[in-house]
Amino acid sequence: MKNKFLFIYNDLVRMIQQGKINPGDTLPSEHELTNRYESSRETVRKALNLLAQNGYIQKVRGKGSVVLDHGKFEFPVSGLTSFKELSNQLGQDFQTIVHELSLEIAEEGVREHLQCKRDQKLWKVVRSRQIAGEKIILDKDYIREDLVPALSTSIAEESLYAYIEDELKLDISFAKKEIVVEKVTEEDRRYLDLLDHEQVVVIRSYVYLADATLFQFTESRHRPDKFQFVDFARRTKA
Amino acid sequence: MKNKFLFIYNDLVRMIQQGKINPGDTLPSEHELTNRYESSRETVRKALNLLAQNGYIQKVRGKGSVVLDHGKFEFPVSGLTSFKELSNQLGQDFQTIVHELSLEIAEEGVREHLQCKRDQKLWKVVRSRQIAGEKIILDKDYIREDLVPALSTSIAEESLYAYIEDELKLDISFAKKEIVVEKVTEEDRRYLDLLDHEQVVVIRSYVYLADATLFQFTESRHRPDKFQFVDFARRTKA
DNA sequence: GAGTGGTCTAGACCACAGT
DNA sequence: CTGTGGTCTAGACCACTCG
Repeated sequence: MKNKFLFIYNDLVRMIQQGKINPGDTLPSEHELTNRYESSRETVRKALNLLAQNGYIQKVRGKGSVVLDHGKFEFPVSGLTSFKELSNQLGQDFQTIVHELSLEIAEEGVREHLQCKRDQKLWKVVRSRQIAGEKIILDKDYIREDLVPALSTSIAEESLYAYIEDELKLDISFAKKEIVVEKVTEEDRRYLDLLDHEQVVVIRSYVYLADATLFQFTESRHRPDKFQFVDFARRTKA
Repeated sequence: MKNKFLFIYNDLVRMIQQGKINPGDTLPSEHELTNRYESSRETVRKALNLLAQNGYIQKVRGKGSVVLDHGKFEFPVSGLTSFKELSNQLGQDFQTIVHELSLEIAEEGVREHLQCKRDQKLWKVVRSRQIAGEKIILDKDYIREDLVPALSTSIAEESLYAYIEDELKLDISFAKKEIVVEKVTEEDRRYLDLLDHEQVVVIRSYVYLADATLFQFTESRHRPDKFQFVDFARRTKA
């Protein structure tokens, strides 16, 4: 392990997940942890802040760090979890169907979303996601071709993110997402098993790399009865 | 200003919002800011980390802190923004209608959500929110009576959060939220202007105090065409 | 008063980008 | 090489909780 504070963080997460520390208990004090991990207090505090940010503990001044009941919420996903990661977590049988994979000049609307030059070529990837035999999610990705020069159907069937991060070594850093409900389109009807639903839940994501360049825009359209989103929000300080 | 790092944070936010620093520019280096604010580097870094967390900048090793285009996303709201704050921000004309305010023993289902004792009395508050003449949101709040002993219709018409935080001095710290789409209920039809919508977007929130006690459960039911949610998610480190 | 977490400092060494 | 941000340390003082 390279970073000391990450080691401490992972160690504590493991203990909480294994139930060696129970919800409602308090963690050892920062002073105590400083001794146990042979580190400075600021390093311990860095680890504890990570735990707090991720909903494992709540720090209370004058008392200590209280362990929260994290399990109730742990399955998905506020963040950048990809469809494949999610499917693996849920242990469902799932499948990805690639409907379109093309390289084209950005259309008007998409170009605005991606804030790119007029002649920027973009990959357009349209995929539907099938879970337990039903096509439930339609993903439309637009990716800057100057950053990802090659794509293939087999990559799109696996995980785009895995390819982009592991193969191309691009460092995905953060995303901004918008969730709205919209009327179904012709495309939705063509690629999804909609039953009699007239609306879909649409998540639009803007994905940034670690160097702050915006490189991907994704529209993910979900059948409403199968949609769930979990968010963990800390109060922002005045 | 009490906290130095908050002063630095607010100062930089102001400069970004006023356009004194433009998206794409880099902030002065940490060393430079250390001089400018006459503080230590760790304090400057604390302020910069806050800026990064809130989507104002992206820090790039070896280069600097790049200012992002924050404006595009700035209106709402991943977090604990109350209806009243939101309405104020959007400058809409809005109104709250209190349908029910009662004190009762927790029902089975709600008790499970709130993880409270069997005989715990709870406030139940049912309100609809009217924006531009249309009743669009139905809020059902359940609040532990031992923590909030008194409530009134006039408080419910204003802001519950303002009352709880400013008057009772309870310190609301964070919330976990779940978003799903559900069929409309009889209650929805009674209290909302649903037009011909058959489904509503439901946000269930679990609200915690700073001392890590869970004290409120809220179900917020939105007409789907008027629903929007914005999330800003940083990649969590392995 | 003793113990807790919150803030701040001054200094060190490292990893990375650009020249 | 220089300048940038990332990590870590040892120590200080403060604000809060609880017995």
